[in-house]
Amino acid sequence: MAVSLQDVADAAGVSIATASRALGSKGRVSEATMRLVRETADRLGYQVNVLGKALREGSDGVVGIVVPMVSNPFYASLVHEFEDQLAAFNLKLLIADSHGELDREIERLEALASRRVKGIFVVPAYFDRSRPTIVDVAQRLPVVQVDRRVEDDADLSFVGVDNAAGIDQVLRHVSGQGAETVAFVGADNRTSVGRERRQAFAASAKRLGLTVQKPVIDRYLFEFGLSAASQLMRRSKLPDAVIAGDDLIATGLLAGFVRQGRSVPEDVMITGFDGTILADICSPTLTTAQQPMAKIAEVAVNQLMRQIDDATAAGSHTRLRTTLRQGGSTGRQPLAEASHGVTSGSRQPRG
Amino acid sequence: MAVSLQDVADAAGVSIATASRALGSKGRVSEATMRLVRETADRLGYQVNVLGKALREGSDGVVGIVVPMVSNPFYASLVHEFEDQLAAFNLKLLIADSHGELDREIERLEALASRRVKGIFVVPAYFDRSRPTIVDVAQRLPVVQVDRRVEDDADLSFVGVDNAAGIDQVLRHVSGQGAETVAFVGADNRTSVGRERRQAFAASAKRLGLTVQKPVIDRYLFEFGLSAASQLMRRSKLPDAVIAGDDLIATGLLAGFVRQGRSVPEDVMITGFDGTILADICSPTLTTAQQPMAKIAEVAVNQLMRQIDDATAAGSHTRLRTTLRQGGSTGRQPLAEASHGVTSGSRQPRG
DNA sequence: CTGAAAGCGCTTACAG
DNA sequence: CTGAAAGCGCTTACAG
Repeated sequence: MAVSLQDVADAAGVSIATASRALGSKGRVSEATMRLVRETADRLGYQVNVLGKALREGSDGVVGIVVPMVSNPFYASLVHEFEDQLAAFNLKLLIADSHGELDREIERLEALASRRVKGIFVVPAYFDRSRPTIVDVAQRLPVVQVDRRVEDDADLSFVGVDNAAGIDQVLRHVSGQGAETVAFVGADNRTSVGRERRQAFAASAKRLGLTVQKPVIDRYLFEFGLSAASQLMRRSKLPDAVIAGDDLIATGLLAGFVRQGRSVPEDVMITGFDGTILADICSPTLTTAQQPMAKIAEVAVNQLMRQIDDATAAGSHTRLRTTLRQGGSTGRQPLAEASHGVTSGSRQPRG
Repeated sequence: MAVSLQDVADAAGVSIATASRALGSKGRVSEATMRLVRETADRLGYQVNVLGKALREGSDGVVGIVVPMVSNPFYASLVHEFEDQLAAFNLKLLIADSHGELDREIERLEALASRRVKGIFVVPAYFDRSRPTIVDVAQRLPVVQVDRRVEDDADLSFVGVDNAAGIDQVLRHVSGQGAETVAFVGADNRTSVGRERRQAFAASAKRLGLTVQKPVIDRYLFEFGLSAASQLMRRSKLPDAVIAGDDLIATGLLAGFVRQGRSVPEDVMITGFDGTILADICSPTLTTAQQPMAKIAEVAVNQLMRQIDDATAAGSHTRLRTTLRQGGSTGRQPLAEASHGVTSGSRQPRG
């Protein structure tokens, strides 16, 4: 078996208490014993058993995150940034995938709670149905909602972007590019993000005096964008610009139009939302509302730490700003030089 | 504080031992006590403290995975599949990101080992330099290498694809499409995958009687593909087909060529490797060697379970097959209908 | 500065 | 079937 603290203490000829102190930072130990114990520990290859330590201290250094689907590039980037930020606090990240399904989400949240993680980040699957479990879990341990929120969440924390402002950015942009008729292709009211972006589109288009076509609504899937393109092409007139609910839908729309012989942006402009690597990869590149992934993770982690340190800390809601990331899908073809990894959030090594 | 087993036992008027038996599945308890205890537990909202259980049993239900970068779509999909497979065994997944850096990889592996996870999946950052730590950790707990391996790993387990066969598939395909001159754009010898695909290219091209241009070698990055396209265009003659080391490089090449006015596949064919969502999103869509992500996860998880159940289980090496996934980048434009989510590994909800 | 002891929450032989 | 007790590995008041 692995060597325990007791083994080290025995080998060093001190008590387990002294060994613990010598290895930890708390409590005073003489220089000599400290050196002795540490050397012995090294020699024996001792590694603290986090489980024992965790039981004693009430929790281990683990934080959980529940996302709808890790394989979605947006959430993959987010997870990446969270892992990074948490490492600075010496915290590990337990990942759970809800598949966007309520049952799985509940199961995952309960599992994380019962293993006494220090806290949980959650991207709620539903605006309404996800609420009960999240509220329940939040009473037992620190919880911070990320990207999406549930209804009546004044007591809960949340970190995400200002979706209304983001939609307004892309809409203003296409308007400036000459678009007069616009259509929204996005997701349903199941999630807060779906609601917010859809409502923002209606409000913002009105404000800008744009003519609005009937929206096409379903889910955040590449395949949906593809079929939405077909639906739009069956209409008597294609809008000048299509505002997509996220990059996945936008790239689906792009592929759909191009495959059926339409040109983007000449026949129709397209914008996305999120600023994932997908926006770089399609051609033309995608104009999109860039989310500050690293910043979201940073703010969320800091908020969680606050709640961990102070269980009575009030919930806080933070809305960060998206930035307009221009691509070829709305007219301006980027120079080949200018596009070298300038805007994309994180690099993507893999070898 | 949370309610403990002791609280439940007290409330039910039984000993903690009986309470434990009533709630667990081991040991015999009378129907009546069992019902009583369970009702009491429910009433009090009791949830087992996994930490106490873990300390007693030597390990908690957590498995770790160390990947070079979660935000790479290939690894994001892999993580997704692993999370799925592990859920069937009631195991949680702790995710660690090495950034492809040795120091971070070592740090993450040691951290996972010291917290007594049940086992570790690792995608080694280096073919040579990653070996010592992985071998060391593998002596302490079950380890399965995924996607990439280290040198001299006869004792270690590995699950990945047959890279030579995969490269041969795409090469045969472009040859069948009329390509005579080909070039490889891939990654260096730092990783096993980099080595294998590069060598496979040379061997396979020779076998097929193709003329080979000097390869361009760097890292698995979209940006590298972009610059590699520029490099290739500076040559006196563009090859008929460029075989990329992965989808990221392939999409970079594609974007690079298109931005500089070349047509794909008319001027040059391109193939990728992995079969990520990226292959669907670019246009033309990418012909690529599709990795069976779900199968990789399944085999790897089963192997790890075997090693967990039997510490003396021999290491096993499994090479799965890639399948040729045809896209427009090598000539055949897919029909719009045919492309509705047919080949892409997993769907990508997000809302 | 150092040691003996308690206790975090749980499970499982060991008796009865 | 049920209970008392030991022990997983650790840290930290409490004495000395």
